[in-house]
Amino acid sequence: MLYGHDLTERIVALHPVGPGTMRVYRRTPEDAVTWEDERYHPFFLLDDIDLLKGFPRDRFQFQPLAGSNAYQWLVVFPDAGSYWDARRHIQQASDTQKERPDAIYFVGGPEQQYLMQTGRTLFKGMELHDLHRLQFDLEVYSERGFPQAEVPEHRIILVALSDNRGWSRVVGGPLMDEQSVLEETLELMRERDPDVIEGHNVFGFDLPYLAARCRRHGVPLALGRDGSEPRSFPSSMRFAERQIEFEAVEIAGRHIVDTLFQVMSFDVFSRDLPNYTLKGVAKYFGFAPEGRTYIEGEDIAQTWREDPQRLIDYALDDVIETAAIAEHLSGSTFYLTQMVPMPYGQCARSGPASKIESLFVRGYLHARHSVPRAEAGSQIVGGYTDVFMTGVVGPVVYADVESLYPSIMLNYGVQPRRDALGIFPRLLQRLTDLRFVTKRAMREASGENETRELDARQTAYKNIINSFYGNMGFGFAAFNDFAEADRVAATGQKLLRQIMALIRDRGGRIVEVDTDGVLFVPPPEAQSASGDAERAFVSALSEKMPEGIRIGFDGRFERMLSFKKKTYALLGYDGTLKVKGSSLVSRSTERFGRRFVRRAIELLLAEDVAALHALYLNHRQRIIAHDWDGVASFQRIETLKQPLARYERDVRDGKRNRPASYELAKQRAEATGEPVRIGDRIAFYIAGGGGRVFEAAKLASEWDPADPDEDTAHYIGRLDQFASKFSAFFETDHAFRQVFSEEDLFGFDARGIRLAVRERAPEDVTDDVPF
DNA sequence: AGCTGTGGCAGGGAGG
DNA sequence: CCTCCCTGCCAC
Repeated sequence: MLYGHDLTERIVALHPVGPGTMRVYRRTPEDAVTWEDERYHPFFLLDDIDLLKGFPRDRFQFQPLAGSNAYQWLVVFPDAGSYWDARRHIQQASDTQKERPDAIYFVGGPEQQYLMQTGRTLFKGMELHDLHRLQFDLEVYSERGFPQAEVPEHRIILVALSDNRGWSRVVGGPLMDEQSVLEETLELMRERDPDVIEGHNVFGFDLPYLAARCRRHGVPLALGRDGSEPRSFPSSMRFAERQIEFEAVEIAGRHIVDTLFQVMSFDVFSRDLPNYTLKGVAKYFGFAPEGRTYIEGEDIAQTWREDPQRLIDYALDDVIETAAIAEHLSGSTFYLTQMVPMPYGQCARSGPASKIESLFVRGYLHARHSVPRAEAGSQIVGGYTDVFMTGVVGPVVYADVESLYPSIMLNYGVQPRRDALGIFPRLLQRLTDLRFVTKRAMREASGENETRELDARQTAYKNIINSFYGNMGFGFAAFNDFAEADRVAATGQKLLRQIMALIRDRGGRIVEVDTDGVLFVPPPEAQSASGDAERAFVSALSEKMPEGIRIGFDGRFERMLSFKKKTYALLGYDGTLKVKGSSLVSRSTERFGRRFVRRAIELLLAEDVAALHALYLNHRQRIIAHDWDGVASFQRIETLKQPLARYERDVRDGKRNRPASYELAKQRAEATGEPVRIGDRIAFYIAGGGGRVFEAAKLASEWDPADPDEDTAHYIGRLDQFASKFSAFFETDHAFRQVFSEEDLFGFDARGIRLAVRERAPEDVTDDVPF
C-alpha cells in the first residue's frame, strides 16, 4: 500500500502542462534536473452518472466501482481541455441538482491525481539535503505604517537570497531602482533553479507583495521552471485551536515552504515559543548568527538612508536564519511526501485530515472500490481528566500509556464502519511497524546526520499515526465513524481508571490524571534517590495491562504544585520548573503577571512565605511607580479568529462581546492601512479613564514611557487577581490575605502561616465538586 | 478548495 | 453585585 522503495527514481517536482499531461522533474545523480511529459487522466468520483447528462458522450469514460458506498462512479476525461475545465463542467452539472451539493468527490489537484494513478511519490530514495532549497526575504521601504503594495513609495529595496549550496546574495542598493531589483532577483532565482523556495511568512507577505510590485512594473513574475507565473488561490490552515487564512501560491515545478507554518505546527506540540517572528524563533532554537544585526521594522527606512550596509547585513542574517529554521523543521514533512500522494509544497500547507484521506482514497481507487460519504453527527466522548490533590506535594512520578489511542485502535479491532476494504487497521499497523523499525535504526545509527534524518522519518510516521483517531471523529472525513471514535475514547478512560486503581492498591496517591497519563505520589518503598524504584513501580503497572497496552515512565519530580485540572507546576530534581495550564502560562496574559505567577510558584514550592510577601510588595510598588520594562511587560496579546465583517455582524446580533482586540485592530486599519486579517495578534494595554475594557484599551505601540498613561489601579487589580489564584494553597483565607496585601499596623509575620494540601479519594466523588 | 478531536480555565460584556 | 454565555488559549 505504501510505495517508494525504488531508489532509481528521484522525482523532485510535478506540474500539469496541458490536457492530461504532467511534467515530471527528476534530479539526476549528477545533480542536474531533467524533465519529461507523461500522460495522466483527470478523473472524478460521482455518486450518480446522470450528472453528466448532456455532456458530450465521447469526451469521458466511466467505470462503476465495487461496493455500496456513496461515490460509485469513476469518471475519466482523457482529453479534457484541462483538469480545471472538466472540473468546472461537472461542478455546473451538479449545481443544477441543488438538493445534492456533495454529489462529486473531488480527489484533489492534478498532481495529486497523477500520484494516485501511478502509485508514485516524490523524493524517492532522497534525503532532505539532496533537495536544492533557496531562501528569500524582502525588505520594503515605507516611511510610516505597514508596507502597502499599492502605495508607490512603499517599494522593495532589497531582496536577500541564499540556498543550501552555500550561495547567498543581496539584490539592491541605494542607486538601484525597484524594477531592476525585481528583474535581477527573478533572474537569480531562475538561474539557481531551486526545487524548494523557503521563507518566513512568504504566503502572508513576501509573495503577495512581490507579485503586486511586479504587476506595477509590468515585470512578469516568471518563477516557474517552465517560465510560467505562479498560480494562487485562497486557502486556510489550522494549527490546533488557531486557524489562519492565506493566499496559497503554487509555482510550476517547485515547492513553496513557509517556515511560519512549520513553526506554528511545531508549537502545537511544544507550546514553548515566545512568539512566531523570525527573530524570536531563531533565538529560541539558537540559530541567530553571532553579532546578528537587528533593526526594528519602523527603523528600516531611516537605516536605509543613513547606513544601507547595515540593512544589507540584516537582510542576509534573515535568510540565514530562515534556512536554519527550515532545515530544522522540514524533515518530517519531507518524509511525509514519500508516503502520501501529495506534492511537498501541498504537504507543507495542509493538515493531517487531508493527508490521511488521500491514503484511503488511493487505496480504494487502486481496488476500484466505491468511496463513502462522510457521516453527519459528532463525537461525544473525550479524554478523562480529574485532579485529586491540590497544593504542594511530592515527590511525584508521571506514568503515561504509550501511544494510548493508536494502541487501543490496534488492539481492540477498531475500524470505521464504512471502511469496507479494511484499510484503516492495515495502514495503521504498517505505519506503526515502520516507525518501530525506524526508531530502532535511529538508536543504532552512528553520526549526527543519520540520526537526524531517521528522527525526522519516525516523527513523520508518528504524526500520521496520531491523526488516525482524530480523523474518525472529524465531520468532513469520508471515512469517519463517531461511534468508533467514542469507543476508542471510552476505552482510554477505562484503561486510565484501571491504572489509577492499580496505583492506589499499591499505596500510591493520585494527584492528577489527564487522558493518557497519571501524576502520582509513589508509596515510600517506590521512592529512591536513583529513580530505579520508581521505574520498577511503573514497569510493574505495565505488566498488569491488557495485551498491547504499555505504560511508560515519563519522568519523576521532586515537588509539584497542583492547582486545577490541566494546570500544575513540576519541579525536577535538576531544579528545572515546568508550568502547565492556560491560567498559569497563557501568552495572552501580561508578561509581568506571568513572571509574578512563575516566581510565586517557585517560592510556594520552596514554602518561602516571607519571600512571597516581599515579591507581592515589590510588584505592587513597581506598578505604582510605572517601573515597567517597556510596554511589553504589561500589554495583553490576543489573536483575531474571525473576519472583521463576521465579527461585526455577530456583535450587532448580540452573539458576542466586544473585546479590545477587534476594536483596536479596526482603529489600526484606519490609521495605518495595515489590513485586519485572521490570525493577526493585537497587543494592547488599559489606559486610565475607566469604562469598559474595550473603551479604555489602547494599542501597545501608543504607550509612551515618557508619559505613561496606563491605568495603575487596573494593573494593581490584575496583580491581585494573579495573587488570588494562590488562595487555595493556604490553610485559611486570612493567611492568604496576609501574604498578598500591604502590611497592616502590626507588620507582616510569616511565622505561623502554613500551606495546605487538600485531597479527596477518587471513589468519593463522581462529578466535579470544588474543594 | 480546504478543513483532526474533547476537556478545562479565565476574561469580560450584557443584562438581571 | 451576580449569572450567563461567548471567546481565546491551553492539555492531551
